[in-house]
Amino acid sequence: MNEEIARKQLIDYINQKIELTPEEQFTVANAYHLHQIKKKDFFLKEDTQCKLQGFVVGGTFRVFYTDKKSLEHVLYFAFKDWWMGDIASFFDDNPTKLNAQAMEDSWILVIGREETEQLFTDVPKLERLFRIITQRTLSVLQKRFFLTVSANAEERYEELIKRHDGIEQLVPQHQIASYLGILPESLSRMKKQLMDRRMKKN
Amino acid sequence: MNEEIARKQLIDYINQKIELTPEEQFTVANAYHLHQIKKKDFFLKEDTQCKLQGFVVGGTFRVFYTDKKSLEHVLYFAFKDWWMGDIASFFDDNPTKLNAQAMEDSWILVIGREETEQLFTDVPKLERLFRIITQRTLSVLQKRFFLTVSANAEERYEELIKRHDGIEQLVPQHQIASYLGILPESLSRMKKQLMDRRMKKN
DNA sequence: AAAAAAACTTAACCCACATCAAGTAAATTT
DNA sequence: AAATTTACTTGATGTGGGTTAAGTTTTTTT
Repeated sequence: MNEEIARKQLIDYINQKIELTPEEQFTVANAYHLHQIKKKDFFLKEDTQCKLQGFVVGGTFRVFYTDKKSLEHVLYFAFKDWWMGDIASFFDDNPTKLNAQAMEDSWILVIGREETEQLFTDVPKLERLFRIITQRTLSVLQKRFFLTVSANAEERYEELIKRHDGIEQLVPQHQIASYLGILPESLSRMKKQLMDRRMKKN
Repeated sequence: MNEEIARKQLIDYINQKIELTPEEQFTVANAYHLHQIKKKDFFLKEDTQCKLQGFVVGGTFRVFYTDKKSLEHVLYFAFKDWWMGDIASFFDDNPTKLNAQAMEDSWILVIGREETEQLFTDVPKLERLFRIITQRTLSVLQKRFFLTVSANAEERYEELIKRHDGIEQLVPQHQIASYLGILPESLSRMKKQLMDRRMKKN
């Protein structure tokens, strides 16, 4: 992976959504810089001031909070062509509360807060793109929130599998439990019950 | 309340955030139309196709989902100068799953989906405003989600009171319970326990 | 290849909140 | 002002998933 190829991937992604002139493409591409994040290293670390946004070029991240009992709660997993960042710390000037940790050696295109604002000034069309991306993200989170308050862990699990088939091959089970909002022990127990029920039926 | 005054209120709100020329102000103002929503009537109703966005000029709404057991789950309350709308149905072309019901006689400025898109074309500066509003909304929802998965009902209650002092005078208790993700019986019991603990201390 | 660490499983017990039921109080309708 | 509906309270009982603990299996490190 090199920066040129990574930037091309970003531009391809953006071109699917809006049209940019060659000059605009150039401006956008050069605003981002490629970083490699080794497995288990962090792109975002809670209590730090790094106000970065990242576009995942390759690899996998888990984005999570840590609660006061030191339990981790996965907000989402980020794969190729996903955006990651801490929107909250873009407003409050506080250190971030989010963590984003690489689950395998990964590459991301990174941009800082000031550069982002400069970029929006230079290429106003991006405002529209990021408005739409943010609205879609909000819509997805609203659904996830609703599921969390209205369905039990088993229903949330089946919804996750349905919506993201193959995730169990990509992500360890205890992190799926964390995404579902339950403990690894509970997910293990639940899967056994599901298996037992399927055995009885057949 | 009349449309002229309502539109002025919207423009005042927007002027706090971005600068518009008089012509732009005119274009924006005229894109919105004033509706009165009587107490208990709906601005959004699940399973309908109405793709509207509203700016609350006066009054109060509760925005909620209904789960498969017919329990209602409040996503947020909307007061003066708040935006309401179903972002999800702007993407999926499905009928909305959200409800927005007036809790007292209320007034909102309403705009439809097509008109919104036209407005963004006519006044591109609005893209930026709505990007920022949506990012802030997303940030707030992320915090709410984290609180829901990491704190118990009592902690969520105290957080709500702290963040929105006086809400108990504005919103009936069973709807606060619904916002907190518990049943009215549980909130009633919890408040009693809190009182009892305070009595013992003094 | 051995040692250590991380991931997963299973089981007994526990608790925050749900469920069910039956009341009282307050607000709305007639 | 009486009747009805809606909001709130209280108690007994149930349960999904947490807690604790002790295993086994798999992966990573040395």
